[in-house]
This record gives sequence, C-alpha cells and structure tokens, in this order.
Amino acid sequence: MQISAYAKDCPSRQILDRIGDTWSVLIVVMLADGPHRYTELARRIQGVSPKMLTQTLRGLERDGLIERTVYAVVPPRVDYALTELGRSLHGLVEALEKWAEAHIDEVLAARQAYSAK
Amino acid sequence: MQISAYAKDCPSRQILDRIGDTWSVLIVVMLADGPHRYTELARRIQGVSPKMLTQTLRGLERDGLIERTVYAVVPPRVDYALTELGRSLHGLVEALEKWAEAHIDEVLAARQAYSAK
DNA sequence: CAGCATCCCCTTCGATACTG
DNA sequence: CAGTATCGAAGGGGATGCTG
Repeated sequence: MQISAYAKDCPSRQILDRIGDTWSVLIVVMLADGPHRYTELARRIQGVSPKMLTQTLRGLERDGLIERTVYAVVPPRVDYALTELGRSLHGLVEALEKWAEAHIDEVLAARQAYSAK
Repeated sequence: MQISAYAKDCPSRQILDRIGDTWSVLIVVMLADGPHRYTELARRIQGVSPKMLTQTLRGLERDGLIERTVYAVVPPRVDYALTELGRSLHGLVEALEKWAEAHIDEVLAARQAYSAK
C-alpha cells in the first residue's frame, strides 16, 4: 500500500478537511435545529471572529452543505440553513460524537498511563 | 444553545482534533492491515517528514490508539500496531470514507453550481 | 446588519543536519 | 535504523476599521 496526503482529489480527504475544521462542525451543529441569522451564529458560537464565520459559511455554502437566504429588507437579514446534504453530514458528526463519548474514557486513561511513564 | 470551540475537555472536540489531523488518519489507515516499522511508514506515507511522523506517532501512542514495540536488536527495530481502541477508531474512519464516497458527487456538483454563479 | 479588506502575529510544519 | 535538534518559511486566523 502507498498513500498520500496530497491526494486532494480523494473524497475522504475532502470530507476529512471539512470535518477537521473547527468552525465548520460547530456551525453544522448550530444549524441542526433550524435556520439561524448571521449575528445569531456569531453570538452563540463562542470565540468565532466575523472573518472566520463568513469564511466558513462561504465554504459550507460552496460545498452545498448550507443554504444562504438574503431578505431584501432594511436592515439586511440573512438566514443560513442546512441543506439535505448538510443534514446528512450532521448525521455523520453525530456518529462521531457517539464514538467520542463511548471511548473518551479509554483515551483519558491511556494519557494518564502515558504521562506516568 | 451556546457552543464553544474552546471546550477542549469536550470529548467530541478531542476526537475531532485527532480525526482532523492529516497524518494521524493516514497512519491509522496504514496500520489497519497489521504492524509496520518506522521506516516502512515513512516510505509508504507520501510526503511525511521524520519530524511529523515521530510527533504523530507519539500522539497516537499517548492516546492509546497505537502500541510501540522496541526490539533490542542491532540495528534497532521498532514496530507500531493499532491497539483495540485504534482499530475501533479505524472503524470510524471507514464510516467516514463511506459517507465521503456516497456524497462526494453532490459536493462536487454543488461546487460547480457555486462557481457558475 | 452583514459583511469585506488589511495588517500582522504566532503556530505549524518542512528541510536539513546530526546521534545513540 | 529510528529517531532528535534546530532553523526558517508559510499561512491560518485574530484584531481592527470600513461599507452597502
């Protein structure tokens, strides 16, 4: 076997990059219970800067995971919502959470044992 | 709801960080079919530097995902193998790959549509 | 309100050289 | 063979200020 981190065209790599991205995951989780406005996301996702929020939202939109709806009102209002695909990804994230919760104790125990060495 | 990227103690966050790490995933995949030596990994995982390889292996070992076996021979020989926990994680990675393969077309289509705008 | 542009720091990582 | 040590480049991301 021979594998490469540079196989950017590999489906797994692309999804991994998404999943590995802190803000992407948090946004998907936030949107899982319904659409939210920009400011709402900014306020409820602790620690995110406007720059990263926008940048991440664009990336998710580009990949068809969220949908951006602009209302022609003053002041402006923009809603973000998960698409079908986005909800599917959220399912994957949930599977991940389940694994994490099921095995975090073993990981923590391993770390204890490791530093004891 | 209110979520934070700084909740480092959150199980999901820790697993996410691991999953998001390029080299960690590649190593886990490499070791899925059995133990391998250091040099073997270095050669077969394209693009990894000794520094990152060692660093990543230490991280995985620390978290109890792989096991490091040193043979007292000359020249030295060190084997790395997945632990039970590591194999479990590999299962998760496989689930991820399945999702990726199942949905990559939709993502690519979305990107096409997005750049066409 | 919902962003974009700019500056800049600071971590991350690759390259290289060396060692038990 | 299996690493460690050091240096330096690159870019991710925060802070700030401005706009439609």
